[in-house]
Amino acid sequence: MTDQTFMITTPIYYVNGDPHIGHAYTSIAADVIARFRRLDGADVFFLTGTDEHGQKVEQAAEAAGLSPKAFADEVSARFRAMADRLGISYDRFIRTTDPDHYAAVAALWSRLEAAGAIYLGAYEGWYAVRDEAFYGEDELRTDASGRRIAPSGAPVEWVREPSWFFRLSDWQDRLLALYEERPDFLGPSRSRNEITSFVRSGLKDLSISRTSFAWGIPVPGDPSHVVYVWLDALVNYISALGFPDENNPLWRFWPADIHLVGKEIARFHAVYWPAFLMAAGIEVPRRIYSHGWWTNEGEKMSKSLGNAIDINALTDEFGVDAVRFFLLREVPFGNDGDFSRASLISRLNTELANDLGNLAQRTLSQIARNCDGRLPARGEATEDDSLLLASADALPALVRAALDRLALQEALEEVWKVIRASNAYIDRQAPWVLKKTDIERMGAVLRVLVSVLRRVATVLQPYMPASMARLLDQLGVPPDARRIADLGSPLLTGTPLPAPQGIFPRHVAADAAS
RNA sequence: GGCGGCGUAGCUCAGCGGUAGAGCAGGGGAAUCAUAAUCCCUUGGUCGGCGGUUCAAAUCCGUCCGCCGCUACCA
Repeated sequence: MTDQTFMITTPIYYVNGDPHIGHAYTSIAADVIARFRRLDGADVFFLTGTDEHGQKVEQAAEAAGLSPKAFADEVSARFRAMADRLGISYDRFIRTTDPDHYAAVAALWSRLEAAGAIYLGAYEGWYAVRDEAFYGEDELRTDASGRRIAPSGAPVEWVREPSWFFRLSDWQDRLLALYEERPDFLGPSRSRNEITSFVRSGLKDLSISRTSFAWGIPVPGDPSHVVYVWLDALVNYISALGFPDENNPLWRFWPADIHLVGKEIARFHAVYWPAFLMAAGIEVPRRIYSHGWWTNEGEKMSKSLGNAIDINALTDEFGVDAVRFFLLREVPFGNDGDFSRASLISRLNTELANDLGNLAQRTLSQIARNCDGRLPARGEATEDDSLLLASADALPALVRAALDRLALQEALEEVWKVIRASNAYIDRQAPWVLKKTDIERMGAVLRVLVSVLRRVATVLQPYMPASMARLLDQLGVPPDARRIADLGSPLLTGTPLPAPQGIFPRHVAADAAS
C-alpha cells in the first residue's frame, strides 16, 4: 500500500443555498475513505470545495444585496466551516473563484477549441421567463387560448441566443465503450444502468456558454459569453492539481481514483466530464460513485416543508463522531436512507455505548483495578483466544476490501461482528471469576481484549477520529503507532494505562425509544 | 410510452440453484467485571400472486399486481 497515490473528491458544493445534511453526508463518506487510505499508507489527496458561478448565485446575491463575489465568499465560508466542524480532512478546499481555477478553465477551453471539439452556434428552444428554464416540445401543453405553456403553467416563447457548443454527440460510442470496458467506472449498478441507457438513447451537443448573465468565467476570446457552470465546476478536479501544468507535483494524483457524488449529479460526472477529458486528451477518472438521499422522519426534505436537518444542532447534541457513524452505519452506501431521531439514538446506545463503549470500559476498568493499571502480559493462547484474535487480525483486510467496493456500511458490520464476539468472549472467560482462581489467566484474557480493541479502534479511526483517538490513548497505543502497518508490533507489556473513561455516553432523553 | 430497479420475519435488510438468515424489536433464562451495560436460549416468514424450466427455485424464465428511479442543458 505504501507509496501508492490516491485521490478522492467530493463535488464542489453550489453556494446558492446553505449546507445541509446531504453535503455533510458526501463529505463524511469521502473523508472516511481518504482517512482509511492514509492509515493504510497511501499518498492521499482529498479535494472538496465550492462551486460559485452561475445565474442562481447571481440572483441569490442580488436578493441578499451583495455582489456575487461577496455573497459567494460568505456562503463558501459556511461550507468550509461545516467541513472543518465535521472533521473533514481535505487537502484542499477549492473555490471556482480561485485564480488558478480560472486559469485552468481557460486552458481547458482552449484545448477543446484547438481539438475542434467546440463550435459557435445558437441555442434555441421554448423558454419560460417565469421559470428561467427551457422546455422540450413534448413537455409543453396548449392552454385554452391556444398558447403553449410549460408544465408549470408558465407561458413559453421561442428564443434563440448564440452559444458555444461541445460536440458531445461525437463521444457516445466511446462513452459506452468506457462503461463496458471498465465495470467499476460507474457505480452503484443502478446509476450505471441509468447512465448507460441515457447515453445509449443518443447524445446531443451540449451548450457550454451563456450570454444571459455575467457571473462566470469569461469564454477565452469571446468575453460576451461566460462558461457554462458545469464545465466550469467539473474542471475543479484538475485545476486543484495544477492543470494545465502537468509538471506540477500534484499532477501525480491524476487520474482521480474516486469522484464521490450525489445521485442527482451522476450524469454530469459520468457523461460530460469524461467526454470533456477525452476530447482534451486527458485521462478520465477511475471511478464515479453516487450515493443516495436522506429523508427526515420519512419525509422528503424541502425548503417549503422547512424540515431540513440542522447538522450543527445535531452534532452539538450527539457529537460529531456519533453523527458520522450513524450516517454511514444506518444505510448501505448508495441507497437512500431515512434519518430519524429514534434510530439515531438507538444506534448510538446499542452499538456505540453498549457494544463498543461498554466493552472498552469493562475491559479497561478491570485492568485498572486488578492489574495495577498496567498492560498485562500475554499468556499462551487458548483456542477461544486464538479464534477471537484471528477475527480481529482479519479486520484490516476486510475493511480495506469493503471500502474498495465503497461498501462503507459493510465495513462497519464486519467490525461489529468482532465487537459482539468480544462481549461473548469476556462473558465466557469471566475474568472477574479468574481474579479469584487464576490471576495470570485473568491478565491474559484482558490482554487478548486489549489486542482486539486496539485493532477495532485502529480501523474505526476513519469513521470516528476523535473518539477512537481517545480509545487508543486509553489502550496505551502511542500516537505515532496507529496505522494499519503498526498492528504488527505488539504493545509493550507493563505499559501504564490512563484511568479509563467512557468513550460513548448513553443518550438518555424523554424521546428515547428505549 | 421506453429503459431499469425493488417487493424475504413486526422494522431495516443480506442471501440470488441445493433442507429460509443477520441486526433491531418481542419472550424466557444466566451472570453481576462494566456506561442497568453483557451473555445464552427462543417466538416469528406458504421469500408479492400465478405459471414454467430443473432431480432441486427467494435464487433462472414468463406473466400479473404494487412501489420507485432515469428519460439532458437551474445546480
